[in-house]
Amino acid sequence: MSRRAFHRASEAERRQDLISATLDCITELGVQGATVRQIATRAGVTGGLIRHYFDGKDQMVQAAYRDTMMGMTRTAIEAAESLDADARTRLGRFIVANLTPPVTDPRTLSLWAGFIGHVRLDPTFGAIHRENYAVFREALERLVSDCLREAGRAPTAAECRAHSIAINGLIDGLWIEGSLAADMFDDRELAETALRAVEAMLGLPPGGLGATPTMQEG
Amino acid sequence: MSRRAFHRASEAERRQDLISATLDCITELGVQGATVRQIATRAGVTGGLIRHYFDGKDQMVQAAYRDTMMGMTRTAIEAAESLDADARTRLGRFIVANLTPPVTDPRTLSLWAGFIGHVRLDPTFGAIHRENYAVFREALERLVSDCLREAGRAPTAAECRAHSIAINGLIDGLWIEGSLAADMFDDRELAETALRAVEAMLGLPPGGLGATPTMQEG
DNA sequence: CTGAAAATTATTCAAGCGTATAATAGCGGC
DNA sequence: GCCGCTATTATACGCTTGAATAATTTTCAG
Repeated sequence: MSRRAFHRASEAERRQDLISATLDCITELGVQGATVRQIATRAGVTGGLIRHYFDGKDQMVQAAYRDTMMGMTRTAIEAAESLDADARTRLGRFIVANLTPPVTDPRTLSLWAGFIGHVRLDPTFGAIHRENYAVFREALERLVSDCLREAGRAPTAAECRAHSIAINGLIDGLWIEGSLAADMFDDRELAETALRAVEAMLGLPPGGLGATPTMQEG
Repeated sequence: MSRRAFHRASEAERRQDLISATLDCITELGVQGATVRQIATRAGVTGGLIRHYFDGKDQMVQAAYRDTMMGMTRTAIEAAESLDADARTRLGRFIVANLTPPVTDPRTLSLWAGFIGHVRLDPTFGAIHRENYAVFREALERLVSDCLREAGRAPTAAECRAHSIAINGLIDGLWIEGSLAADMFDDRELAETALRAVEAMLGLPPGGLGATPTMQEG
């Protein structure tokens, strides 16, 4: 019986493979199912290699968490980065990006939930969460501020903060429900609901943030 | 060396003790830390007893999950059950109850997150979540409907559904952020933010849902 | 072409897991 | 006050886990 043939990969490549395998395992088998052996099998390597690239399993899982959160936040922020569009369109796109796939997705939620359980226990997880939340809300607060100014208002910092906290909460909550029980809602129902709610919260005219498919615009 | 002395408890009492111990373990040690032995130690019994009251560890954890979710929902619904108060006051109390302790609390969140990771994997968890969500949103939809009618409006069923979905999302999201990073927000900031946001969403006058401590009422 | 350094595998280890089983202790009926 | 029932304990079992170590293969410099 001969030894298993193996491929020698670059460090960056291998680390990414291991992280991806970790995410796959957590998504499909839950945090409990993401064992060193499962992850290694999925990455097409043997268990020992994990310790060669990470200090241990925990550290690899942390890397996977950071990866996931950053990815979600970046997806949403990039959706709002069109330079040609006005602020209210960008805010609308930001909201929709968060409430449609791939961000709103049962697999992503499982992943996120698995991590959140660690936030209170492991300070590293807490730090990662805070960092990401800060980035997310800063982007959102900027969008809100631009949006209100564009509408001829002069919002105070406190107003912008309150609005961005509320909108962030709304997005988070709808994201969860949409991911947990996608079949309870129509395709774009959650995104539409969020857009109308945010318009009301900011005092913008209905439809101002994006298309309202059920009624003719203009 | 003699055998350990023990107390013979009633079935209901013992089951509740075991469930409580399970919740404590998940809260303090995470789902991974909630092992049969830890739970038994915390409940002051030996591991074997768990199998005497439940078919296995999984079933006990499910019971603990059901217990938690029902408890949270009941706390909020009871807060809104004053028969003498008008609908908008009751809706306000419902929202505040969800965004202040004991519902908004880091321990509760850890618990919830630990469970949510199982929803996609274990159909039993999925069923428990759906049942609870239905109860919660039914109560909320009723409050919204009453509230709008009280304000002289004639809301359609679709309007009430959309509003309750949005408000539910807002509550969920703020509940999470408040529990994850309580120190980032002032004491009643989240509840106040939610109240103002919901007023705007429903088109009610500012302050209509509850006190606004920062400005004089009336 | 050779040899050393690094990457990867294979194997082993101790600890902890959930579960099963047999012995025992408490309690209610008589 | 004893006896039978069963709640509870104690112990053991088989398996899985994360980690450690040794053996082997690849790569690359010279």
